[in-house]
Amino acid sequence: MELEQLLVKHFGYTSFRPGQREIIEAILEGQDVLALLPTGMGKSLCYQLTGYVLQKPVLVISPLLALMQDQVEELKRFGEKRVVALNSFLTAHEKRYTLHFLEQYRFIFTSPEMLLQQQVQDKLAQMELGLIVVDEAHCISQWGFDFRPDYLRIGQWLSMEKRPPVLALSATATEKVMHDICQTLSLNRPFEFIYSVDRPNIRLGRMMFSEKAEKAEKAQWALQHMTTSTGPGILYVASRKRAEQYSQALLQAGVHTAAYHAGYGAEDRQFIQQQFLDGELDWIVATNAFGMGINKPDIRQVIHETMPANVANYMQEIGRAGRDGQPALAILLYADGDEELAKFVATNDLPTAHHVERYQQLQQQQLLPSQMLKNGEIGETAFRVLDYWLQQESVEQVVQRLNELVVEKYRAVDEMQKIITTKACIRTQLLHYFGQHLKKQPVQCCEICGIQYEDVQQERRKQVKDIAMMSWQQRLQQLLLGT
DNA sequence: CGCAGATTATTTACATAATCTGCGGTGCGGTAAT
Repeated sequence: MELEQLLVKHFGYTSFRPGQREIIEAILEGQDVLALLPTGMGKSLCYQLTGYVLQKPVLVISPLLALMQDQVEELKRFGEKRVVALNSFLTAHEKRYTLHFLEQYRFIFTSPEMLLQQQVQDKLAQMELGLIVVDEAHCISQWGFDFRPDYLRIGQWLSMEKRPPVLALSATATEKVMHDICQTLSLNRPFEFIYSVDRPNIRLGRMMFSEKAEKAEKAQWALQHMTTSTGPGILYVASRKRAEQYSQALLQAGVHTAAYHAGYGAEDRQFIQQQFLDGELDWIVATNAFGMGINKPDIRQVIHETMPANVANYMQEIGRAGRDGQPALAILLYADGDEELAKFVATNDLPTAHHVERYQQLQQQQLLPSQMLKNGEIGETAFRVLDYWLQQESVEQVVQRLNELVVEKYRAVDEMQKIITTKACIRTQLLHYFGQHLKKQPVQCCEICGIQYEDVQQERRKQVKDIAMMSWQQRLQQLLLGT
């Protein structure tokens, strides 16, 4: 059957979107593929349709449980029954059952951590997969080195002698991220489909604040702006506490708001996310926990209260605005010295040379290094990362690698800072960072080229504003200035 | 690193300044404790 016929039969679409056909054909020819497509451009279809042609199971490695559940539901809506999420939502019994009949599923979603369990590996070794998909593949680079090392172990697993094609999917990737993906997954001369990362309908705004006045002025500006402009929007903040403070202040001003961060349980997060998707919230105030897998077309604004840790994150985060193609606005609030906090947060949880030494010392005494965890000498994440690297490399190499990671994180922050503080066109610089060129400059481009904010100014809040103004300013002072 | 709030020191207070302490992002899986 022709691809078009399958497309209609299984998904009810009559034509492909840009890239889909090329990507699917490359996979069917047995090629590895690296595909960078903006969210909402039908990334999932690239492996979904392929699954029907191949008649062999498709394994999809996904970074978030919630994302897997969404994908499974989506396929079920299209009438597919042979689809499963192999993850910790399953009870022990369900997991055993699923594993036993794993080859009978057409689409298998799982996490890197689950994939690498021995029982799963054993089962997969007996199976013949048709395709391995790494969804949100930038996670390899973003998380693999210092947060979820199993993302790097996927690569080792993939270096098995006989493997099906690998499809790495992401929305945006810098050249470094692309390099990390290809390197880690040892993609074999992959077919690359790279869609422009430029989003011409998103204006790139930036507000500068002096260091001294930062706290007060920035918060005042942000709250003033959010209470008088159109949502729906996301305010990205650097800490959970600040997310709470801003959402409180906004609620005081009568704005429909919720905070979102990893401090909430899965249920709360799901609920808040759904409210936002349903249009019940004007603003969501979030840490970088929020966003992956969110495909809300009408987000009008994304504001950064402090700079993201790197350009890739910035691009991912602002890219959540204006998916519908209508004008949208991204504003980054910068104050001198913000980069210090970004650097600290980015490197704070890394294991140190001292940890390496201690680990080694315990090993030499025939003791379990994991007692560092129990003693509270090291965090869980740092321990896992340390454990991973010491399995790979010598002590000297690990110490050096950890130093390099810090340097790399600092450099990433510096690059972000440079792009938003220099006097050159922000859009041009961003695209250049992604190895691309600006083909046509939008009329409303960036802060440097000159943009207008007027269209987001909101009428209907005006009555609310006068009444609420005093109370939110007082509230703000309480919360942020402690006076 | 930098900030805020708590604690301590001092020229023993209806007080102030110095110092200390805690806090600051992202998720998986499976186990222990409730």
